[in-house]
Amino acid sequence: MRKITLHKSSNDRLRDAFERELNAPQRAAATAPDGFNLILAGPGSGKTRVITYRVAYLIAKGVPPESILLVTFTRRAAREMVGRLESIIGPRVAKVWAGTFHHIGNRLLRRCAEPLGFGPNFTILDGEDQNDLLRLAMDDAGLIGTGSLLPKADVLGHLISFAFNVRRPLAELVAERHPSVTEWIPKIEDAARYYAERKRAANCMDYDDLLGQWGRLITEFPDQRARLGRQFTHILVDEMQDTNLVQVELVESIARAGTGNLTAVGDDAQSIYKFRGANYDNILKFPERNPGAKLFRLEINYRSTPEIVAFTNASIVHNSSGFPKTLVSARPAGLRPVVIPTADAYEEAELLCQLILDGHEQGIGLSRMAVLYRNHHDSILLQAELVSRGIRYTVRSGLRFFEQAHIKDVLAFLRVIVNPRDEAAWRRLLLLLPGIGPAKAGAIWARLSATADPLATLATTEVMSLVPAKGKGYFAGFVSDIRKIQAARPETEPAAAIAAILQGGYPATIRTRYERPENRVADIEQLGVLAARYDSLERLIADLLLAGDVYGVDTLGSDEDGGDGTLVLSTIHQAKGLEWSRVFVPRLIEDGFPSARALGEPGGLEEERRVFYVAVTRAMDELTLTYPLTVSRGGRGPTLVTSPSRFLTEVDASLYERATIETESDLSWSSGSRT
DNA sequence: TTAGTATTCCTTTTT
DNA sequence: GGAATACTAA
Repeated sequence: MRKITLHKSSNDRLRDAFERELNAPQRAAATAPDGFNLILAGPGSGKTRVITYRVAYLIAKGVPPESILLVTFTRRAAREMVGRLESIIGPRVAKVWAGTFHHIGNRLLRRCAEPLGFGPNFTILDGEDQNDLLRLAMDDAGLIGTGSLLPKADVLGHLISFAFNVRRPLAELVAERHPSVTEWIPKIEDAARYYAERKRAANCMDYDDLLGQWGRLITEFPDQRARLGRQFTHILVDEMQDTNLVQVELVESIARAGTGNLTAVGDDAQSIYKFRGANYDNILKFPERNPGAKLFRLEINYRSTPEIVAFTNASIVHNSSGFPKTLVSARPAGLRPVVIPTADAYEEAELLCQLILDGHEQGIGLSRMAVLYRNHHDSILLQAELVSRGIRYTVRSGLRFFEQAHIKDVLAFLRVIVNPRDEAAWRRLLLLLPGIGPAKAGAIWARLSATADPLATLATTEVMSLVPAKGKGYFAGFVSDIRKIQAARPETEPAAAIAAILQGGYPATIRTRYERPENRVADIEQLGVLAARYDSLERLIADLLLAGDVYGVDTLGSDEDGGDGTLVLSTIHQAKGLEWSRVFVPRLIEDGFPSARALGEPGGLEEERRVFYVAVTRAMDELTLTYPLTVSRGGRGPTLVTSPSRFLTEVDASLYERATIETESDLSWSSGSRT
């Protein structure tokens, strides 16, 4: 084996850091010997720290950074991990293969798409594009315009994806979830096949293909499998509890094909992605699947006060499955969690605002507080109240930046340049033109797709003859816009392409089609700023889809004054892995959280309880749980009396404090031990 | 065939 | 209370 001598100083610094920054169990895990390792890391136990230090340790031992594969589950976790890693190993971080499963899949597939039947310039479909193509495929299969009870494209799309991710036949899932359409199953399977064909013809991959085609590379091409095994001598998987069968097979088969070094980190109590096919057994049975695997446990919680840890332990104990564990807080005593009922959802929003302002006055910066809710929808009332009180906040749920209609339009322009066979992008662009509806768009696409160079065909008289008279002027403008975008050398200068789009007819389209057109044009200008950091259009598009952030976070240029930042509103799912000094969890009512829907599914209640566990374990110092005593369904529906969530009532009452609101007009609240 | 209007559906969570 | 869908007029 080759020996690499590190700079003495940097090696010493690292050794110091290991002594100073890690406790004994953390150090043991971070420096575990090669082989299969499973690190069970409770909330706040330094999981990210251990995984990043392990990477640093491997590099210090002489493992080349480009031989390390570090996969995480969500974009946020990936970014967090890379940032932390950079602070330890510096610029070498750029060589480590770090990112989400889909991100890594994309990178790998770019260099070997050909044998799989795709071009290296394939484009990636988001959920909406998938639905568009799938609707066409359903039409191909004769599923449109029949009896009305068939699943819609988005429902079927979800079923196809779920079937893939849990490795079960589509027919079985359809029979199980939509028993009324059993006789249509053969046609539904046809539609799924046509969908796959359309994707291939359009040289497009959806999110699942980024995993599925990667998987084919491993199973169908032994040389590629061996190559990946050689390349990635050390694999680390974060959030193992959220991986599904497909994902775990990817990493485990690469590890087995190569050196057999795989470290998985996770916490079974925080498995909250069952709806996406996450397989609980991936972490529970890791030791069985990989005999000889070493197990490490991190059970000291550095994040939360003993009171908060006691509460969270008392909650998760109601789940019967999972590794038994009891977290121990390493922090001095603090305040017990507080439970506050409010008259209704409006009062709940007012209360949250007041508590947040109180916290602010006590010197807690807004960015050190967060409101975490089960459903994105739960934040709407609160947002209105925050706006009216002038509290600065950031939403981390809902539409992602690239999912907004105008951004998708701009991406469609770029996509047809990169991949002229991208049917979904072409249709989107054509439908923007006045006088062209689905039928004409289909006819034009049929003409374009029949030729070798759709971009050149666009400008022919033959295509123009398909456009109705009143649309011809607009269409000519569109053709010349495409020419100008091409002339801007977009492949290597994406920012120039976006500038060209803004100079063409598209801004006028925005003004006639969308609300708040000026904001949308400003968004596109922002996109141009982002694009200026890229020298490859293909990478820009892939990054937007695979690493882009939620609308309004950091993609949109936020004013960075303020000093103490903004309050965070987030779904619990998006909050995973993060922490705040004060955390508020609203709307803790039965039928809300846990949701009635989840209770109907096997394992649904335990999954919901894990979601609750993730929420409450985000709090460092203070945890506030609220619920409305009444809710009204819809806008003007009847007022219903609620009951508090079982996640509150099942915990021993001595572990939290109850507070009540004193008056309705003058919102002040009292409690036994405060003030 | 398109564009505008009425109506119905459904409301997790993410890549 | 909001978007996708179905219906109707041009």
